[in-house]
Amino acid sequence: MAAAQPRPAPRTSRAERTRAAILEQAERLFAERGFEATRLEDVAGAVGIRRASIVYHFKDKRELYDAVLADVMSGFRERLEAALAGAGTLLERIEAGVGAWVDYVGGRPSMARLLLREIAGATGEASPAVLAQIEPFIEIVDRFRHGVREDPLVHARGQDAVHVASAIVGTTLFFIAGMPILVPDARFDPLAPAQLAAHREEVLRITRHLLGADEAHSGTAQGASA
Amino acid sequence: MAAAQPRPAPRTSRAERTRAAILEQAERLFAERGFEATRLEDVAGAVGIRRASIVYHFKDKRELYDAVLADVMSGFRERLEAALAGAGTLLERIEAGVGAWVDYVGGRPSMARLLLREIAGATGEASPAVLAQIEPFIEIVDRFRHGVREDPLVHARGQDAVHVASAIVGTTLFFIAGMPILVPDARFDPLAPAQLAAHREEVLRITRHLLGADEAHSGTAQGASA
DNA sequence: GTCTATAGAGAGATAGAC
DNA sequence: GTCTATCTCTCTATAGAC
Repeated sequence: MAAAQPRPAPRTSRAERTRAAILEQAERLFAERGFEATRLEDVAGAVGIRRASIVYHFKDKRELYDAVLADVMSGFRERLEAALAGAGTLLERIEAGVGAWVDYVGGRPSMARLLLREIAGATGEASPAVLAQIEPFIEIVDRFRHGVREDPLVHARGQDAVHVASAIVGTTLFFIAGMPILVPDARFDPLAPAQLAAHREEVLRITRHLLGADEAHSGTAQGASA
Repeated sequence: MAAAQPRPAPRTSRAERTRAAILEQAERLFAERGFEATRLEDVAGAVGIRRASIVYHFKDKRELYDAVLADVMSGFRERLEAALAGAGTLLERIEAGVGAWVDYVGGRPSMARLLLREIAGATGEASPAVLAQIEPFIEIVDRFRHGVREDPLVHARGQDAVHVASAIVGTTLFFIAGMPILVPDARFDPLAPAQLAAHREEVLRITRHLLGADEAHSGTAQGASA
């Protein structure tokens, strides 16, 4: 009898589980320390295996890093596409996309740190692997850039879509990763649901403002009361 | 005769000039590549000296990095304090401070990259050296946080000063360092005077909006025409 | 699949000549 | 002050046993 067996019919093989665990710990460590400062030794230790075992699943350190980045970015891309493809006016879909962005980063703060590092290092041309991760998002921005110009609900003041995206992305990245620096004395946690909700509202407000859609049109327009 | 001498009476000694050159190149390389990935060999090469000579001026790699950070941060702190201490209403002084921020980072983009990396690595407690660089700015934010609440020109909606600061800092950091990623096909240069000016206006607009001082009060209130 | 053991390269730090 | 030469340590990657 296959009695006292925790996982009677595991959907995932042992290798798949190990691989996932490596990805998880590598994501955390690459995010916190950066590519160069992260030791494969530490990743292995966090997983509970030996360093050499990592190499069985990922050819080398760079391939592991690229896999981490691809995992994080593709996860977000799915959510973003879903949000943007939903029903509603252009403005409402953009707002849904912004919400998806804030929620995703809030639930996976490693992404914020990984992106911050990629941005900091983005001098000259990026590596092909990194570029491949960014391209889909450039395409998305481009797609909306045209729609915005002709939408009656928004009347952007010469604001380019990339400028708006820049404000949205930058504000959230700094909020998630940087706030603890600005409020060090505190037990301030930007990842707490209440804080995240407040931040999402703030980013949505900025978005509407920059798109020239300040009042009305904003789905569940909350009153500006304290 | 002390003829054909390029520098008749150099204000700075040779050591001082070498030290300054090391700082300059180290700032650039630390910003572009990060602390771990930067080789003292490369810094020395960029300066035109040998690696061992760096050690004469700076005890070790970490001390060099701390000196770079202190140099960048103290430079900005001076400008910021000057702007905030100027004449005018609270709102005008805050706007002057925001302008000083954008101008400083625009003229010294290394600061953006260094800050992005520090933020990304800001898990848990920062090193004493780094913390010492940040404290003055926390103090400045705190100072204004109270003033804002009571100022008749601004009526912030429960917006905390740190949230506003977060949006300002994040937006500019991403604009300076990250835009070239989002607009890769182009010869887009965020450091060009026209781009910087547009960005400054955008950040000021966000600032006023978040402070609840949208219309009027805004010094040279430009019309919202395309 | 995961391990032990080792090879090999690279970089920071130090000693001492000039 | 700046150099050459060297020491030492750490980390990646590989080979091969289990």
